[in-house]
Amino acid sequence: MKRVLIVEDDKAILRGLVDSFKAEHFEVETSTDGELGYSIAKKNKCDILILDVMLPRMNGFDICRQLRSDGVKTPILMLTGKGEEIDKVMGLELGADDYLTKPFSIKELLARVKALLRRQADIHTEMTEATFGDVYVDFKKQEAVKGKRKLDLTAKEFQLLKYFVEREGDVISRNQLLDDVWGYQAMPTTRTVDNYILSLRKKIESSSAKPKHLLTIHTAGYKFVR
Amino acid sequence: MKRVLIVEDDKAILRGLVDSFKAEHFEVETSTDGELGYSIAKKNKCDILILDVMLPRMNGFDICRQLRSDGVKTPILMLTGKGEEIDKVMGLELGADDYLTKPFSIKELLARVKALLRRQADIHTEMTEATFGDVYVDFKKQEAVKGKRKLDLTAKEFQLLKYFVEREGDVISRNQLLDDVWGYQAMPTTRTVDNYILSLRKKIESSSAKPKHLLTIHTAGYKFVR
DNA sequence: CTTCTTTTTGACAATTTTGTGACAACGGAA
DNA sequence: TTCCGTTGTCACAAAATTGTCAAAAAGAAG
Repeated sequence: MKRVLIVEDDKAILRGLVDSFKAEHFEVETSTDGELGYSIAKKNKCDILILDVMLPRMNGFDICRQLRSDGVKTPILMLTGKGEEIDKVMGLELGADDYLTKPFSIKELLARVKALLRRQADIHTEMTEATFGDVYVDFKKQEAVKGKRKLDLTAKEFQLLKYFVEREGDVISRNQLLDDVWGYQAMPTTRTVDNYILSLRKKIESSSAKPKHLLTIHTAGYKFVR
Repeated sequence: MKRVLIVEDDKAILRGLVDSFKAEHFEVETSTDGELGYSIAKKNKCDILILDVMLPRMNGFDICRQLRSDGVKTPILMLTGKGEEIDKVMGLELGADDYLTKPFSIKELLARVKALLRRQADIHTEMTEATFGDVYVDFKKQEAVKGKRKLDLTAKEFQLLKYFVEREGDVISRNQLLDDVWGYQAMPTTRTVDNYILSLRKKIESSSAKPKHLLTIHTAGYKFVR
């Protein structure tokens, strides 16, 4: 059973939320106070956190930021009032995963919560090192060795390789790679991806023409196998 | 490829948007007129809809509300002028999924569009694997096995098979397949479908002449059974 | 400001997939 | 059975995608 913590000071809304989550078989924890909510969130592990922005004693933004800097990685969904600046909610500095503007539909909220949980479920354990074939990679130290020879990978090559290794076996499209590895502020051609694949292959594969690890899935993308 | 419909009457902005979306490999449809935009949105399936608020003949708010009451569930992102009331945009009655206030950055817009699409993708849980007879298919990994032999399906074959598996037991016409699997402005003839069926049968059936899973329904189409 | 490295782009060839047409085989109706 | 429209099958052409190289552009380091 999934645990949800709801921090919301409007009692009417809170009651509605609690009922809805219970109906969906969640275990529900609540707080109407910001600071208290924060300490519950920090202490008790819950699977998802619903945070109102306007709260007594400590607002939702601060709770969110604080939790993230405490290393809490629980998915957070923020509830913003109409006037509030939602732009900032999504930003990295804040660390919320989604937001909803009041008034919102409960159905939509539940849908988003489920989406977050699902995403959470296949969150990839951060890979710190990997071995495949005669290659050993340490992503933390940014070092790679093939056989007895040191490999000289660039930062982006490490990122890309890590992304693949963390998703071993899955087909990844070029566009997904551009979105996730390059990020949406850069928009290189999908051709760029091919070139990185090529150069990675030249380094980690014994024969770049007959790759054993970084495979091409024609018209779909690439996939990594150990 | 994702399809976006942009309804915006400012030609300069429109051009910028079109270029940016094309650069991101979207298929772009446009309208500068509200009423026309509405009917395009209603008729043509697109994956995401960008709506300006101020439009000739029918404003963005009304388009949005009307589409929702028509049962259209496409994600909608509204572009509001600075003075306009953003409160109303988000509300349930209206049914928009996100908004951006002019002037906005194209990058931000693209980022939000991608977020909406991703959220959308999360909502319909897609079938990720399937078993029938002695065949096992993993759509995410694009791998298929029959008995102990690996099957080598092309991307389109996977798509087609997935479409059938998700509609197990339903009779599907060739035209429906062309629309849904091949895409919106399906060029190919209905003959193409038969050929794909053939090649799928050769791969997944023990005897392509006596199919057990991909059945022909004469004059109607095909249907998949487990 | 140079020099070196990394990143991105563009061109072209190599490869794979996709679409088409011909013809045979088949199903159903008269 | 005979006929006509539908489907199965094959081989080939057209179209798209990917591999590869080299050079331009952008960044870092000195």
